[in-house]
Amino acid sequence: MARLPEYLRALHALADAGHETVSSEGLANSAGVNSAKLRKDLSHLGSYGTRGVGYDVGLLIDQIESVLGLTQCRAVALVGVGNLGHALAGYDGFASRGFRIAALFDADPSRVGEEINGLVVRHVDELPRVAVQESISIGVIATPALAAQGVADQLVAVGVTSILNFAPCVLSVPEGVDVRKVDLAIELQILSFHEHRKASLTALPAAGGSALTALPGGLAVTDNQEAIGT
Amino acid sequence: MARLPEYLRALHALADAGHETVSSEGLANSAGVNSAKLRKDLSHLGSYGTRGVGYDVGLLIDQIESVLGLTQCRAVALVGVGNLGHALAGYDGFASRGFRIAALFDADPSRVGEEINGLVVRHVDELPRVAVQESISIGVIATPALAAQGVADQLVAVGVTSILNFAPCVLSVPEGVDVRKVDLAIELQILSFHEHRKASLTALPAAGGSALTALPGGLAVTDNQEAIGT
DNA sequence: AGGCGCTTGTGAAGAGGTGCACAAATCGCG
DNA sequence: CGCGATTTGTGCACCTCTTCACAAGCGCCT
Ligand SMILES: NC(=O)c1ccc[n+]([C@@H]2O[C@H](COP(=O)([O-])OP(=O)(O)OC[C@H]3O[C@@H](n4cnc5c(N)ncnc54)[C@H](O)[C@@H]3O)[C@@H](O)[C@H]2O)c1
Ligand SMILES: NC(=O)c1ccc[n+]([C@@H]2O[C@H](COP(=O)([O-])OP(=O)(O)OC[C@H]3O[C@@H](n4cnc5c(N)ncnc54)[C@H](O)[C@@H]3O)[C@@H](O)[C@H]2O)c1
Repeated sequence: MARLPEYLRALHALADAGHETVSSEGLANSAGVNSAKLRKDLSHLGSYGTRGVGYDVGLLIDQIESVLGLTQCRAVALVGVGNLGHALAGYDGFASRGFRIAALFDADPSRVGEEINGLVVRHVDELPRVAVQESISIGVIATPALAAQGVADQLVAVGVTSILNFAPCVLSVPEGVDVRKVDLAIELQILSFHEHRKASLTALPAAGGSALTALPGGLAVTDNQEAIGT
Repeated sequence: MARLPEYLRALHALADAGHETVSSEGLANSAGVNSAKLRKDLSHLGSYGTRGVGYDVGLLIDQIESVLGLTQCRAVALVGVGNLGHALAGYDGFASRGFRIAALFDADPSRVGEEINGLVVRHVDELPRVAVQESISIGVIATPALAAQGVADQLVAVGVTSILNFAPCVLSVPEGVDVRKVDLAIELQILSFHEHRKASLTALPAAGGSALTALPGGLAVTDNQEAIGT
């Protein structure tokens, strides 16, 4: 389930706050989901709660981390140390969540050799050697869209089977390789859609309801992220 | 639908490549989805295709942009010009997709006044004045998690009803305000989960199937992003 | 020990997304 | 003008996810 990481973050926050146990209700609030959904999710990985009491925070953290495969720190390779790549390389929030940025790569010779956060940028040609040496398990692509497919092919060639792609394009990869994409422009456009929808809903009933600007039908609002708060 | 932006990107790419029309099959391949799904999605916003021919690329772009509310360029305010904020502020890919970063804010006095990409970083206290002046329609939060809720409250207070949150925390906002979050650690953890699952699946049938490392049940693999390519 | 309140785990119903398969519609060509 | 090739639009069945509601279980208090 894609919500497990969310639960994990909420659990860590609760653990830091000194809580020993949580009820499904409390954890659900912290994670921003329905309590029934949370219980069903957790029940899928076993019965780790105590009726009448709740869930043991520490135990649940261990269990979720175990299921997510976070028991060992995973090595991440970042390809494309540009604008965005710099920010990612300089981010220290990954280490605390079970990941270690193990290598930085770029194709631009003028960037190779640069040191960021204690890591030296290597040329992308060194990927095969370094990937084995550092036992890379996840590749992150932060290159321009045109180079992304090529980089993905290189990553796949050295045995990487999980890729996080920031370039705004679809990657074609062999079966068995997982790709997740993060496209910030898409996120903004979805927000724009909601803005537009809200504006239409509030304007039309008040005004004469001009058919020109009206949305054709209801147009289902499904963007797989719960949005309405509180 | 959350897939419309994806279609829009594919359509722009096709338009740049000189295509006048596309079949649902072709566009579906470019966007990485099923052709039936694409047709159903497009049918929700009207009949803009011609049977036997396909869709007019230009017309479809106009229609989707109209539905997404991208006919006018939307002004975006970015709060938190740190590591990540710098990368976002320096990114020129938003302008081409209908967004204009109109203002940068930070609470750190030493950052205020800094110029990035032609924009001056302002103090967050100026938000109310600038928000009205620039008619901000979307707020982006790139501050540490502890400050995120406060910034969200400030954004809501000045009338922003769409927020993109990069801080790893859940935001509580009034009804009618849309929040989308981008948490890179969660993306990595989902990939880690898939890595773990793949490792278990390939190792267990070969080895003796030690019950210790086995996943409890099947554990549905649902992460609302189609992953398997080609 | 027994009852009581609280919480988990889960069955079942409802809702919604997905993909197949096909009728309807359009264009090009003979 | 008619026919076939092609492609859209959609009814339908299937399936997953969501949510409610409640029984079962646990701890605590008397
Ligand atoms: N910067 C942002 O805030 C932002 C936001 C959304 C999306 N993106 C996307 O992220 C990607 C990177 O953005 P950016 O702003 O960092 O771009 P950038 O141009 O600053 O950096 C790209 C880097 O990739 C390197 N590169 C190019 N081809 C390469 C190759 N074949 N192998 C290895 N490295 C290669 C370049 O040398 C450069 O250093 C782009 O696809 C962009 O669309 C960025
Ligand atoms: N850098 C990354 O690659 C990355 C990746 C994933 C998530 N994030 C998240 O994005 C957020 C920002 O990350 P970062 O690396 O840029 O951190 P950062 O510390 O470099 O930048 C944070 C900025 O926010 C400013 N700030 C703090 N409180 C503020 C307030 N109340 N109002 C306005 N500005 C305020 C700070 O002055 C600072 O400039 C964090 O929540 C982080 O967890 C960052």
